[in-house]
Amino acid sequence: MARTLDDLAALSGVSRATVSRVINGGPVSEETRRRVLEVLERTGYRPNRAARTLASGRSGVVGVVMHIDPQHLFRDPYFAGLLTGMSNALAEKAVGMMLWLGDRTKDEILDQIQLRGLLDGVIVTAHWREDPLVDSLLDSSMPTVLIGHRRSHPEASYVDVDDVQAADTITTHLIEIGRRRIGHITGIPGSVAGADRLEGYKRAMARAKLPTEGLVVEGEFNRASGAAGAAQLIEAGVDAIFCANDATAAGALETIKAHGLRVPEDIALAGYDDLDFAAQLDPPLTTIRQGVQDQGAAAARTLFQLLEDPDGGPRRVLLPTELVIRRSTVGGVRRFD
Amino acid sequence: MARTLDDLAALSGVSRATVSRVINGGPVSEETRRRVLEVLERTGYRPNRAARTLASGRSGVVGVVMHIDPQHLFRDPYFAGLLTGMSNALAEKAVGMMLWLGDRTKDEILDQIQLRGLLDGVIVTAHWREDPLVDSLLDSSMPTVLIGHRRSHPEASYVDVDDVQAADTITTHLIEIGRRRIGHITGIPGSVAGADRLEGYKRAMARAKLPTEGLVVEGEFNRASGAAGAAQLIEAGVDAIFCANDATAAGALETIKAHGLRVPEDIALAGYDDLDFAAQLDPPLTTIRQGVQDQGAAAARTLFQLLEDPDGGPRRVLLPTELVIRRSTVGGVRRFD
DNA sequence: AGAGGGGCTGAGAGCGCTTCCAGTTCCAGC
DNA sequence: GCTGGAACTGGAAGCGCTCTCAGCCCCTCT
Repeated sequence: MARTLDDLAALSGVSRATVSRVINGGPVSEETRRRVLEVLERTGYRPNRAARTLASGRSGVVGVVMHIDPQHLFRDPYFAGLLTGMSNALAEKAVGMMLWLGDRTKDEILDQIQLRGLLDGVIVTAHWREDPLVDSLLDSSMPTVLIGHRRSHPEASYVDVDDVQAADTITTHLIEIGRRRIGHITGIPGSVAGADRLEGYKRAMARAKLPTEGLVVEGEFNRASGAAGAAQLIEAGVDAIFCANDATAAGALETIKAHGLRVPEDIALAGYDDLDFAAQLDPPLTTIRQGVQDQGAAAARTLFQLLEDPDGGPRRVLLPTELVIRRSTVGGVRRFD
Repeated sequence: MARTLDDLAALSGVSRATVSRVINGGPVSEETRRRVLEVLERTGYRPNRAARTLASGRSGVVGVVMHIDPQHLFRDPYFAGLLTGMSNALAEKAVGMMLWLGDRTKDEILDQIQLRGLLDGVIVTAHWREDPLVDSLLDSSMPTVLIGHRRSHPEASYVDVDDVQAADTITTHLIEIGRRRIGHITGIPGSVAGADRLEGYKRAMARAKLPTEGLVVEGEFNRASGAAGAAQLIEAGVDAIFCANDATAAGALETIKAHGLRVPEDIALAGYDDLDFAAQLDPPLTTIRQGVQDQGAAAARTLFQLLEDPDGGPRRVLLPTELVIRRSTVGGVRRFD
């Protein structure tokens, strides 16, 4: 069984260099190529990746770090979409993916990632406003693409959606349908998405000269905190609630109904994410759609660019969002489902 | 910046071999070790993984193939648990994990996996009775651990639970509480778990000399097929239903209630998996608990064994399951929650 | 005092590949 | 017939590490 390039070279009567050229698409005469390919085929030869990496300086593998509690990671379809998008984009270029999940500490992960000659670059989720792991990665020489945080670091390349703008848009939608006391149930404090969406909400409210005092309740991106938050906001006498994500909105919806109030007649409700279930709620939920798979794919492609032209400066990609209007805000009159 | 062992050797006044010994824990005098460690620390040196792999023949990275549609992958907490278990066990030994998800075709994945010098071994989910990818892997020289299929291949190492036995146990439980017309809603045809659970059900029924004709309905491991299947079985006049998993049981429960029937008085209901929501159903669901994270961890450890002693023959691990009795079968009388 | 042995250390030979550089061959052009 | 260049090929130098082997030093034992 042929194991090395030298074996193949001997078998096909050319030099090792030529076999390498055939494999990697270098300039080789048609006839030689054919002969070598035949041997390649016949022997079922597989190149040794480590040797190739060592000689060429490229590994063809990128790291993906999802620095998030695994429980959360798998409950949230957001990460599934991200991973799927990346996985597809990487596979297109036959690039491998090494994955670090969850709750490992910063140093453990860093140690592994920074082993040189293993990874060409890394994609890392940056969902927390403070994350030492992300900072270290940016300071290292490892080409890095962030998902979700427009880090102020001058060298940071990232892929993100404009959460502030999207939250502004959906809040403005609530204002345009005539609501005045619009409450907001936030995401997890410390999360970038939570902070950005709150900011967008406040911006829209300020522009419309509407009050927000007593109308902002802290949530946790989940059903339970949505249910609890809605109770507080009902108390505060709101006529609309913008929730930091769909799960929160689902919880809020339960509470509103339990109070005998109608959506949207008494309280208009809006979420964020447009997960599958948002359209299944009763009434279907007005929300913001962000192409999660696209984000994953974009991150992969951004990393490719970074690797191809390392001196081209940081790459910054802002993906569009879409306001999806359903009956939880414009109920009864027009139907969007 | 010190980049190679030679740089470090020069800086610390010893040979490259000695630096390597310090890093890898070889025999070195205390004083030399201290001196080298100091330099190591000061320079922030990171070994080159590719070079190390090439020289040593071990990469410290294992592949994980989840040959399953990504949509399904993330909906199902089973895979989340598996991945978490593996991820933890691998991290313990500072072994990296390369992941192949989903719907890639067999050859694409194989090409990448079989690159020598990249992976020390692979863990692959084997949930289908027929899977050419698994067959190829077993035929290759790559150390491989299967999760979930006791493949007949003589060299196959695997980690599995005894689905047949567990299904037998839970069916027997239904028999012991006095049920006689016990229906079964199967898993996806072609899946190992589905087939094994069906077999266990039939075995228990046969032993009790109970009929199964017309009492087996095809399902798909999901809520919808559970709801549909239950409708058929109610028609057939069952007094108990064993569902191939908890999601199926949840669907069945809805249908049973919609028919105005009581659980367990009219129809006793049992699931499989003991996912979080099983205990939250009304009534809480009797089911089979399988330690999913344990399975993942066991797979990783089994692979380690295989790598340490490749000639030790195949490793076969069968993990225990547990019958969890709740009110969906013994309602009203005793409480287990 | 000399032999023997144990503990460290350094030299050097790879691991299997890529890639630069220097041919070699073959033609077109003059 | 000779030259210049294009197209292809082979030689060889690494890539950065591991690991065997031999050598050195020093200590113990006879």
